[in-house]
Amino acid sequence: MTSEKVTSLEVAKQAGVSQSAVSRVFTPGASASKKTVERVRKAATDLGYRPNVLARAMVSGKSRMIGLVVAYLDNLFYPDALERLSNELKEKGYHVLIFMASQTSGNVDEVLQEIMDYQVDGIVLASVAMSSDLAKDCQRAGVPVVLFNRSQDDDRLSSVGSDNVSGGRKIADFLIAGGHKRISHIAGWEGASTQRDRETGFLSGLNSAQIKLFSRDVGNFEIEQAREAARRMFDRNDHPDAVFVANDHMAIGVMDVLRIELGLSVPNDVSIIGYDDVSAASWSGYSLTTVRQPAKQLVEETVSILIDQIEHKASNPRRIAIDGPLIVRGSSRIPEGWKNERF
Amino acid sequence: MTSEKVTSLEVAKQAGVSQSAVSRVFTPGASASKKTVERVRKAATDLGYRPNVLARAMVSGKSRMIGLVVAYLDNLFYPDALERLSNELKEKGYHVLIFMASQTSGNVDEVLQEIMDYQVDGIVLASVAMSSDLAKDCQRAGVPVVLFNRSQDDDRLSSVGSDNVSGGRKIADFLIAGGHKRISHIAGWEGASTQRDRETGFLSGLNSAQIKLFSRDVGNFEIEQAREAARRMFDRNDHPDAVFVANDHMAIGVMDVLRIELGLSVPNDVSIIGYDDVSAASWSGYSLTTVRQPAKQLVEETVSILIDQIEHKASNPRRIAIDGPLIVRGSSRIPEGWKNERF
DNA sequence: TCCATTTTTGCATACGAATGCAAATTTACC
DNA sequence: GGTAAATTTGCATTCGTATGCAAAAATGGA
Repeated sequence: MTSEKVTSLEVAKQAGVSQSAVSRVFTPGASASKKTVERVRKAATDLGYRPNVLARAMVSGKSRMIGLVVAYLDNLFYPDALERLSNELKEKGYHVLIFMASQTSGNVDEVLQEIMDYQVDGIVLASVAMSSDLAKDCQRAGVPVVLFNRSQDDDRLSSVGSDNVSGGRKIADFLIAGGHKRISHIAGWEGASTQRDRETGFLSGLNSAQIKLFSRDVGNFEIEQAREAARRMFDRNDHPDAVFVANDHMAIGVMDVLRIELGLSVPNDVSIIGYDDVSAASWSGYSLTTVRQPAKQLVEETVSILIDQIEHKASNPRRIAIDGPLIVRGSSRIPEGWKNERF
Repeated sequence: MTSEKVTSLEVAKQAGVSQSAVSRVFTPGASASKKTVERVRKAATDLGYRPNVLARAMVSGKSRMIGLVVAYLDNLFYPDALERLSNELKEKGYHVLIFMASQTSGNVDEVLQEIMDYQVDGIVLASVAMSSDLAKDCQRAGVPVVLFNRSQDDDRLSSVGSDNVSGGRKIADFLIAGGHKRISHIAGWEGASTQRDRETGFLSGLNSAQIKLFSRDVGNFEIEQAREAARRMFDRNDHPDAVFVANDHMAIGVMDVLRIELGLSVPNDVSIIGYDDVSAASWSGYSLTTVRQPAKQLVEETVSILIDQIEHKASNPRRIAIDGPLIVRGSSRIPEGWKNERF
């Protein structure tokens, strides 16, 4: 019935008021008399009017969009986080403009530029790094940035993640308590702060018990590479009796190789521990012991920081590391006298 | 160095030309002399100017954003599709504004309204349905809509999916050829066209061989519900010797229950077949026989339809069903004399 | 009832870039 | 060199909404 696009001006005419009046009715906190509100509301619903977010953004300078850059969507941790993030932001009246970044860190800057072209009010970088030049650009443009599950040395940037050092240490302590003697590690991508921190904590745990890392290989957070790493690691007589794999995604691939290709029993021959607690980790086929990344809290903190900076002009960056519990399941030998307390 | 936001006017001043000239330099196909292009380009990079997509959208009426509504991000098929969609669209100069819809179909319309507020140039509904009233609204607003992996009776809407009827039939034929006698089905959400079509094809295949469905239960595309359905289905002496589970996500849960809780062997005691070919299906822990949904092609078609309608004003809806191959793996008994041809 | 406050309203302008139109310039050709 | 045609350029306006400002209306108090 109505024409292509209904504007506030048409509503104004229909309601017999000025365009400003219409605008005020749809702007929370603006002043309008009951009479005006009623008439405008009626005209608006009659015509099917809805404010144009883009036009609104032009004048107000707020687009109510948050840019999200994400790299590894095949690791279920990220879709899960994305879903929570989207929902959490929706509640606050924001929406997510999503951008993929390939693993090659080179193009993140390019993507960032594209994001800024959309005048987003804030940016979440999930598991990717950015150049510090660009960090400056964002700063200058007044666009808050939060690094999600990745920290960076640049301390002008906010970041939210779990306490990976502590998590890594819990894993070491747990494996040691379980009496493991030949403890190995399959790393993720070595450029990632999560990798560095998890390994740092893990090694410090081993160190405290005077245990040396038995062997080490790299899987780059890719399942296929992790499988190959596992094959290399176990292609000898004295293989490890425990492996900490840097995330669940890889750990699952590793378990498959050990059980099916090599005929080993997990956890009788070897204990496997992952990191993240993605949903597949709790599938009974894997029952993977892991450190949980508290996705809900991580997302809540991320949103809280963004909103603070956008709406309250808070400017000091915040860096948050939330402790995650060790979730003990069947993929690892359990220490004697172990109670399912949080480690 | 430069001020908060650089506008085309500032670039114009710096380059000693008019604002229109700057605009034309950044508009492909507009006319500008070499001299102007050079000077403007230089001034632009010096100042760090980038066109404001939102302002551009206002006057041109094209936001270069595509709205995506998606419901089940825990089923890896969707993150995978999302990643492809985002990349494919980026190449064409579009970006994805993402919206989550809960399973309750009620709020899809609401979400759709929000999407339209952002003046998106097109909409992809992944695995969710919309009211036909709203379909009309989109039509009227000139916003093309594509249903992804879900069709709907309303034939004004374009849709892209795999040929679920044919897929279901392939599964039936394969199970029958394998000599299975007690063939069952665990359904997804019964409101979904994918569910209906897969089951229709499956039943027609059984029917052709004069075989009756042995038993049937519902898992609503949720892994936990599927696990319960499996427990119910196998809690009797004469259990099925083959189960077609309506998607891989559920099938994996079902396999876990059968093997671990019930101690059955897959495929010796029972064959399991899923649908989608998500990455987990090829993990050696599951090695799930399934029908592949050709995600790459599905996404390409989706983008192609959208672009056609946006840029070439093509208006007749297209409905596409792409045939997907049966991927035979270890979760199902293989018919004698079977060669790995496509079924 | 009258004046002082407070609230509501409309006018005009701004946001940043694209584009029709006409003027200015360049190019092409005789 | 001169004219016609083609190209480039700037001016002014447009997109849809928000907002400062001043005028108008409503409210309150005595």
